[in-house]
Amino acid sequence: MADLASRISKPSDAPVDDAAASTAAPAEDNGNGTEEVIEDDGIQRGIIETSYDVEVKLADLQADKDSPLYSGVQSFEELGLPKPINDGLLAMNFKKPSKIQERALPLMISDPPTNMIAQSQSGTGKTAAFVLTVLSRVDFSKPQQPQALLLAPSRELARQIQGVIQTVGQFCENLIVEAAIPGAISRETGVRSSVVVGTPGTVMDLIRRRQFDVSQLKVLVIDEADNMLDQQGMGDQCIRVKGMLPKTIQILLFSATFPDKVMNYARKYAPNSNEIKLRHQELTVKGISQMYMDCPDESKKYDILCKLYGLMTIGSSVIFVKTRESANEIQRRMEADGHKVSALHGAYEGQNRDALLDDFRSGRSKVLITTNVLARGIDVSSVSMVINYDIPMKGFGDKEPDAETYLHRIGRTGRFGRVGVSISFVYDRKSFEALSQIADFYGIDLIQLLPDDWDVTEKKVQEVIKSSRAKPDYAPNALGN
DNA sequence: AAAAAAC
Repeated sequence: MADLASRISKPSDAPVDDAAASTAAPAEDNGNGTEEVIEDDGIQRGIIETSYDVEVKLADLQADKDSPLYSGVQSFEELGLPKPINDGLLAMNFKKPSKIQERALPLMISDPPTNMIAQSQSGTGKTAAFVLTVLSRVDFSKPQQPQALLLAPSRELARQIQGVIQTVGQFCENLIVEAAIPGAISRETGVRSSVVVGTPGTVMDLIRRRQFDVSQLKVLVIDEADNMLDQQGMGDQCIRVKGMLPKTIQILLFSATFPDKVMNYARKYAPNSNEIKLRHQELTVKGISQMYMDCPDESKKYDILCKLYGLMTIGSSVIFVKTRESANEIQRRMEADGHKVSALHGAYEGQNRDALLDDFRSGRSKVLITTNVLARGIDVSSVSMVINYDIPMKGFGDKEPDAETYLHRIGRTGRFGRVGVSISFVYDRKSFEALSQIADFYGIDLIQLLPDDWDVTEKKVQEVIKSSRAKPDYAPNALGN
């Protein structure tokens, strides 16, 4: 493997770009472009960019000021990745790195490996960023020796990431990627691949049974890291898994959301990390028109949902509900009323879940009713509408609105520069206030829809969706859908 | 009182 660090630190590979230099100048510049800060974890970092939307903190301030470690890169070529990986990017029509890729990739692929905590909006290319890093760390001459482990919070997301790695790595000879999810890895042989992407329980099970040799792992990626580390159960599993891995492993944490409380866990889990993060106000994706439907009472929600069916099927749509039971119930009623809908949640068997999502990806099914299992990460570019049939709430008792889950749910549309609509159903004071708190948290206004003004509703929704011509100017959908 | 995640 070529020495990536020496490549990216060559000034000749890093042409100084005036535009990049000007955005890199922080508002509170101390004169040399950096600002000394001490975080509550006691680690000194330098803020190298505090433009309005992105903040980068380096764990190590020793890097050359002209290095792309500071300024980011403007092209994939500057990263000096091996040819098969660049060929994979070309074949997928990845022309220009997205914002998060520009800034995070040089920091992640440089040597010595440094941990990373990265936050970027949904649909802005986080997956490709960590997939490229993973591929850059793998020695393809040892195809059955596990070298990279990626963890995700659901079976569906693990499979999706596996697909992206296989697609980006299609020209990497002898690349084998396995999904460590229930039912996927043979009990006889155990893990026989260089890259493993899975869910925490199965991964831990395989390690305990000694069917997964973790001794040569070089990089650990945790996608949806705030969810993974925060969740009772999954947080414990992630900590235990890390405890069984080599101590020098590079740890990369990714998510669109990192609540302050979880950020402290994250810094302990991935010590001395470089950090890239966005401000609250910059988290929401501009292309998503966020609306809410003012339902007169709870029982009318179902009728209004059915009226929306015609708008849902202009593209594809995801309907989020709170429980598996209500997903089943709404599916049953809608089918009885002549609508074609499918439902996916954790009560279904694994193979069934795979088939349901494959049908949705391919457009064979266009309306999917689901729980929070699909709230995060799932990338289906045809999704033009997301409906929050139930407003997401945190914990038991529905006491607190779940702003993070809201953001992840609506992020199933409007991916990679496309546009989309989200419609959240409110029907009483409590649901209205929950949604208002979420809107306040992100500093946004929601567009009101009234069930009686149906012409207006149709017009507002169609206006957005009809302009939804897929015209991303960077990092198109990695699965090609 | 929920969802998810292992056998």
